[in-house]
Amino acid sequence: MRKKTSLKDIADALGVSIAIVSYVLNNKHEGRVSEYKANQIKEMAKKMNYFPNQIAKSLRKDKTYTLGLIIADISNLFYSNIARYIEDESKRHNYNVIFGSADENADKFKELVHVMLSRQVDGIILAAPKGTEATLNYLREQHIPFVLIDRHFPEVVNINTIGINNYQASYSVVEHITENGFKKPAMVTLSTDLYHMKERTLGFKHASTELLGMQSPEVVEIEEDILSDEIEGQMLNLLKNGTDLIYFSTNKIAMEGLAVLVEHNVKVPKKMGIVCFDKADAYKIFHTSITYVEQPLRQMGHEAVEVLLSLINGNQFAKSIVLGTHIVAQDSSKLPK
Amino acid sequence: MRKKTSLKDIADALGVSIAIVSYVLNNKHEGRVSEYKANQIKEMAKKMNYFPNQIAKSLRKDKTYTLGLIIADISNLFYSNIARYIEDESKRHNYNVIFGSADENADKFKELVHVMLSRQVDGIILAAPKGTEATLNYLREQHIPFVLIDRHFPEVVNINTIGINNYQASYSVVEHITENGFKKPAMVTLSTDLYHMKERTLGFKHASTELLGMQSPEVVEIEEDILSDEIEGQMLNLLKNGTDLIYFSTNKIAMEGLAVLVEHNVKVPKKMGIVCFDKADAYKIFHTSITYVEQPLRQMGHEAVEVLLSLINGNQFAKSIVLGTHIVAQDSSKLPK
DNA sequence: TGGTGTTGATTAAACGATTAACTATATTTG
DNA sequence: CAAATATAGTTAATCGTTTAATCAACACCA
Repeated sequence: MRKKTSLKDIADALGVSIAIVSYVLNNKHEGRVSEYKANQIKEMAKKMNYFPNQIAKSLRKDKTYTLGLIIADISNLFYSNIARYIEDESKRHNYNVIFGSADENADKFKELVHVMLSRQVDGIILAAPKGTEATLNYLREQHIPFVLIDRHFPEVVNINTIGINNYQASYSVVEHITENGFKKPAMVTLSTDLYHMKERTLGFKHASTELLGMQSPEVVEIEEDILSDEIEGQMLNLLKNGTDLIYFSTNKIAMEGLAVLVEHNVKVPKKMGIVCFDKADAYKIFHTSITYVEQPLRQMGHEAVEVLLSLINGNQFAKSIVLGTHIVAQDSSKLPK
Repeated sequence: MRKKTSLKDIADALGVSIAIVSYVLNNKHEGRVSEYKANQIKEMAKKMNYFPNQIAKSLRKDKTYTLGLIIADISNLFYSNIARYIEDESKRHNYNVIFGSADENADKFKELVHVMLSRQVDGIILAAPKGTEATLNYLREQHIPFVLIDRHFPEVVNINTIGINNYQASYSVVEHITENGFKKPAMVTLSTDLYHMKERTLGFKHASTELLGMQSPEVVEIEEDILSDEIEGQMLNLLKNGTDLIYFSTNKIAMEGLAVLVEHNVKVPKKMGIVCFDKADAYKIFHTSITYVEQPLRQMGHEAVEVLLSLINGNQFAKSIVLGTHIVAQDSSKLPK
């Protein structure tokens, strides 16, 4: 790689000191440098194709204008979308993003955090896998600005979070399907300790009891790593036991579940109603339009960046933002009269 | 943010010079530092929670161990997947990736290139939108190591590229569908000047003429930004004019097209056969399993990183790698006998 | 005794940019 | 006319690391 032009190169070419070159190129030369010299310098900079070395700048200013983003799983549509919004929003504030996917692995997560820290990111946005409480506490003790998205860790106190009201979201789903005449819904979800997922499940359970009088609401929990093996059997069970609507708790699980319905030629919503968590472009190639819970992704990305920047700029107060969701009602939860 | 531990802090705490701390922590202390001191230093480093400032390191070594990745459009599944493989592969070599999406916009692309350069990335992997030849030439003139993926620019000479044989891929599609008894295929694609897409179309045209004797092979080109408005009308045309199979040239266009088929309740493959370019998880919720052209994504990511690292390490010779694709044959291109 | 090696350290320059503090003229002002 | 004030610049320290060069103390040997 050819050596890049530095301030020194420009200064030497013009026979001036490095300092005024810096002043001029940063537009801090009012009353310091003559217009004539200033123009000379600007022209020479252009001619020599100068652009500043951010690395040197960062070292000097102790600020990299870079945010770290660690997401739990990049292959998950929800995260890749939110990543995009975070990147956009950061760019609006002249920050760059370096990102990594922890693949739901606490060790990988910890390693990524250290990579980001050694790169001196100004702050970190993270969706943390389970088992990462210690790392989060570490970040907090070190006073590293960070904000959690999507997932919430009640054990780690006094931190900044952006999330949705998972309990309420599920509760609303049951309200919606109740209004549409379904009597025996089941929820298919992942077996996990993550707080936000437990809330999602709890909302469903309580609502099923309170609104539909179900003594033991039907919740099927599947281990994530055996999802595609397990789900078919579980779905067939539900088809047999009189369940009239399935509520899939994530995008990924929805895709697998819908695939089973297609394979077994189950008519939606006649034979089985469907509600999914999260929007997906792909729903439109399913034979029935799909009712789903929509999260305010753009807003989440926006808030995450806002909160993080306020921390970076010295704000001391922890902030938790809980956003609402809404149900996009389509045919898959409309019982034919 | 609390001030981080530096080499100086450790040196001061132990009353030694910065230099030996550096030597010890980089394991370059054979024959320079006593074992006793070395251990002291290591322990103190751990105790003080030291980890190196990569920014300072980069400045000194003129090497950031960071690669830039600019993709044409992150919302495209193809690119987000390949981004993932590139990130994995880079990490294996202890490189980090900073990435950006140019959203098919040449100006944004140029800006991203400059962001990456000012961050002193060691090299760049890019999928370039059209109209970026000047920027690519600039990179070449500046001897910045870079490699192009997916897209190829014949006008820009002597550069490194990783791609697939698009002509051949489409030709094989026609072979496949011919063997399966289809007589009148149509290709639905984007109207674009991008070389690789034109090749993709050309392969289809030539094969249609040579294998099926079509005088004017049916190719429907749609402007990208009006895709979802246009496609329905175009598809209805094809349904009327005797077309028996549609070949969608990209993932995105396939999704839109399949949605139209669902909406109009068109049976696949009985009423219309389907072949898509690129794999998608979502195909499995379509009512018929979908035949698609699979690109070797992982290998592309792997090769891109390999080639880029060899350039970074001083290799001077341009290298173009053309990989093969293969057809995953499913029901959507199987004419019922 | 003086030269040579070995061991275990230190010193200081360098990477590229920023910026407070200083200097040297020129111009204004009371 | 001396003092104050602009104007137009330079110097040098600094950020955290790396690393070549140097140095001091001591052992060994002829």
